[in-house]
Amino acid sequence: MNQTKKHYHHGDLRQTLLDTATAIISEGGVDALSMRKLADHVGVSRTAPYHHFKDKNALLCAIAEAGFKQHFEVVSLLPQQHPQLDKHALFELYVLSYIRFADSNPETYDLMFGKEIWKLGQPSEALHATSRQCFQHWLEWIEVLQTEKVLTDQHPTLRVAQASWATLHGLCRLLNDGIYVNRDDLEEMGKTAAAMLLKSPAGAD
Amino acid sequence: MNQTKKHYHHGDLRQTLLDTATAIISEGGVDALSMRKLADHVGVSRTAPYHHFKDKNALLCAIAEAGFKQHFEVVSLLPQQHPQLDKHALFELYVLSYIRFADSNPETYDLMFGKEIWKLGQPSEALHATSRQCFQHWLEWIEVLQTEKVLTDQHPTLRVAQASWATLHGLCRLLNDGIYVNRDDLEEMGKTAAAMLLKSPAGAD
DNA sequence: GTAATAACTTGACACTGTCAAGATCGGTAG
DNA sequence: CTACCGATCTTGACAGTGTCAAGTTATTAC
Repeated sequence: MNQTKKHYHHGDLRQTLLDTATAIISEGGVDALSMRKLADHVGVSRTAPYHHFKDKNALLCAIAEAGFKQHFEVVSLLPQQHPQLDKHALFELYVLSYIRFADSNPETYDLMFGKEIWKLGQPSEALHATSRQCFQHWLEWIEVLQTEKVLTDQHPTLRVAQASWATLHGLCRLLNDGIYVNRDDLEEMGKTAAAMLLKSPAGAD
Repeated sequence: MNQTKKHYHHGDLRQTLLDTATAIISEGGVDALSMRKLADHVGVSRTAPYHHFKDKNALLCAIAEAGFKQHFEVVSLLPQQHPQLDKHALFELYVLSYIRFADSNPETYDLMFGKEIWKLGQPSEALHATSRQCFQHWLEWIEVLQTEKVLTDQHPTLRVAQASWATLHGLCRLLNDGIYVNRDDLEEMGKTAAAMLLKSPAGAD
């Protein structure tokens, strides 16, 4: 009765809730997560979680935030991990990494960019900050690609960043939401998208 | 007591349900629609709707289907309505029309392309057919643009269609889901996206 | 007119999120 | 060591959800 047993005080409930909730969501989607089942699964009463998260929205925000951090870690390391690639190839890799993340963590992705939080619920301050940081990173990188003439510089950096991100996001959603079903085509779709966004190399016509 | 009164048989319940449900959704989103409130609003008992729609999913499918038809009507008429435009401009118009539709009917758009139906529920046969027709139309048009050298022909038509559609869809979702909030930038974002997807006109570099 | 059937209602069940009030424990002040 | 306090957890309750089963009523077919 030393650990994970029936103490009145769980001791580490907050983190346990986060972990279990993430697991449930990864397995069955956001809709598979109910506060009650979560509590049940962890072995506490229905309302115990409310002492660690204001409400369900707060829990979801915390999970989404972790997702952003994980995602940021992956993409922000790409350039220094592949110094041999030229900018075109690096952009493609970026695109593919993004898509792969969404594909391997579909439910987390849903939470990170879903209306559940951003429209219906309200994103926590922390979530706002973390996601902003991700977009900021993307924005800076787009700017670099513009000065290197790999992306168009005929339009403002912000617009190019929004439009290109929208492409990635759109691909992910179409697959994630079950509209496109052929996940096998994923890579090829990503490559096509990357190629279309990039300025055609001089003389490609 | 001849019309819209308290007959035991409503007489036109199916259509009334569709209309009312569409109205409720347009106003407060899919989540604002509950079978019980809908029935209440129409003035019938909780389970009356179930005699006209197998379940909530079936109702949503019917609404989504109507959305596809409405959307198809708009975009399929564009070419003949604007014969003076060149292909570049027409593509941009197409993009803008798509975005405007999603912007003016955000909740319907949600339903048409949301996981509510496609992933969690199951799309009706009719919905499948209608949406397929829409994509088919898009596909054929992309093919034309490829042969006219306005879009890249370095990649298969299907891939180009998927990638370009994903861009539109991504933009719509980012705005629709509350991730981008500046709806004023909508048109400009659409134009930037269109420009990036199109092959740069010869000599633009 | 009677029988079949379509349309509708009431009752019930198992869920959901979350509030209010009470129980129990761990740590600290005296 | 004791008394208390606040953090933590529990039980009870409420209003809401989708939908099934069984009963009621009106319309239609013969």
